Amino acid sequence: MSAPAEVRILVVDDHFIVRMGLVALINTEPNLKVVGEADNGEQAVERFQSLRPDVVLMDLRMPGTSGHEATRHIRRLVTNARVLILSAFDGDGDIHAALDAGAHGYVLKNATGEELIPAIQAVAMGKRWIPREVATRLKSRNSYEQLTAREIEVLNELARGRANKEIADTLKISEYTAKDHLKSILAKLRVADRTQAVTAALQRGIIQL
Amino acid sequence: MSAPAEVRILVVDDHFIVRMGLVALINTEPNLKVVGEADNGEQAVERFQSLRPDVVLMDLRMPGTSGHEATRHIRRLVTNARVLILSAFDGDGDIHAALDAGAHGYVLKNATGEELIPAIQAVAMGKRWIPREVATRLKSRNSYEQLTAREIEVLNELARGRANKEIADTLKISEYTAKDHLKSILAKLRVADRTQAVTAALQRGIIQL
DNA sequence: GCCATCATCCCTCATTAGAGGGGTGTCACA
DNA sequence: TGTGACACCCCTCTAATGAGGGATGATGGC
Repeated sequence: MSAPAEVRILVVDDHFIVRMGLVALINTEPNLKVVGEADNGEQAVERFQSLRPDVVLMDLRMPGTSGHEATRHIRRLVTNARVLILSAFDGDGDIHAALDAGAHGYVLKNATGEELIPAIQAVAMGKRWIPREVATRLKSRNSYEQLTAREIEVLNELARGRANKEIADTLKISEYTAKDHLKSILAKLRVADRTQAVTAALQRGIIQL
Repeated sequence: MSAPAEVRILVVDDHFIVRMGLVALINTEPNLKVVGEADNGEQAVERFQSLRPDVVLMDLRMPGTSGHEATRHIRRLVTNARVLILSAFDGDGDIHAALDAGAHGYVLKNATGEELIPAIQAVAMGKRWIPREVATRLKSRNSYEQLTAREIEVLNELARGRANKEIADTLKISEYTAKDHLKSILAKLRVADRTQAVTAALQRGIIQL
């Protein structure tokens, strides 16, 4: 795979200011060009279909359809679509979910131009791009066990401050089972109680408020 | 107070991309000019002293010295210094703390250029600028009682997953007192348990993770 | 001087949470 | 045809939690 003479880029972020910054930065590079913008996940998918950019620069956390979902959707539409995630968060849940969704790279929002431009160029050529600090996160994550879908459901109820009995009711299971899921959550996240479970899960990007 | 022929602006944000966007946006206005940038609170205070800008565009949540502290510091240096807060968060704790620190305005980061430019112009003229959505937050906040300094200390311990006994030890008070503070926190935030207290406090910007 | 607020301490008591065990059925995969 | 992972259910027991009281000293405004 070689670099196209001109790399056409779709910028996706819910913040106008961030899009403005990305456009300004990208347009300083002769072979990079922003061909479109989107401020949410659905719009990103639409614009991708009509514009067919070479690279999508995608924010993760957005109101409505998240960057994860949009990335997954785009990759389903075009198998070799190239998505570079640009996220403010270095929680390993976010990172892993993004790579799972089929992103080619993950760059933190505090990146400078010197870090971001090479990332775009690399992804445009079909390469993967994971900065060292992000890769470290990925490794550290492996030392934590993966939560099951059911456990994440329980975790979300925990974050809403639900008691075990209430969780049992909403999930239509017995309180015993709810407590069982909680037990494995505590064990997997290596924390002592439900409050720590919630803050740990927030920090790792497993759940959002 | 009238608008200076040229408004000199100091841009403070820990994200390079955001600063880039702000500079790009501001430089489209003939009478606005970015004269300096800072990526943290201490640097903001330094640059303010050496550059003496007409307006400081300040991010709130930054590693190290926060925007609140930097704003307070700058206002102590120059009584009529003009600070416009630019924050991604609409938690009422953040908003109130910013205005307490002496900020002239508060604009959300999802603001477009049409919203941000008038805000800068207004603050440059010494006016206050609070968008309607932010003002609504402020009002709704008044329906919640103010937490005391000690309660916020306890809240921070809660967020770290500390048990009542541990909180009592670190704050060097009896467990009874720790429980008392917890009781008033629950009452003031109108929640039922410690986990809800933590998530509510996070959402309202009273504490950060 | 008085009243309000805050921080502190104390006690009781019902409920919840968390740790420890036991077990069943299902489904995939080797 | 095991074997492992998962979701589910059940029981016990201790410690933690939260609600309800009562109480003191310091501080600061009015």
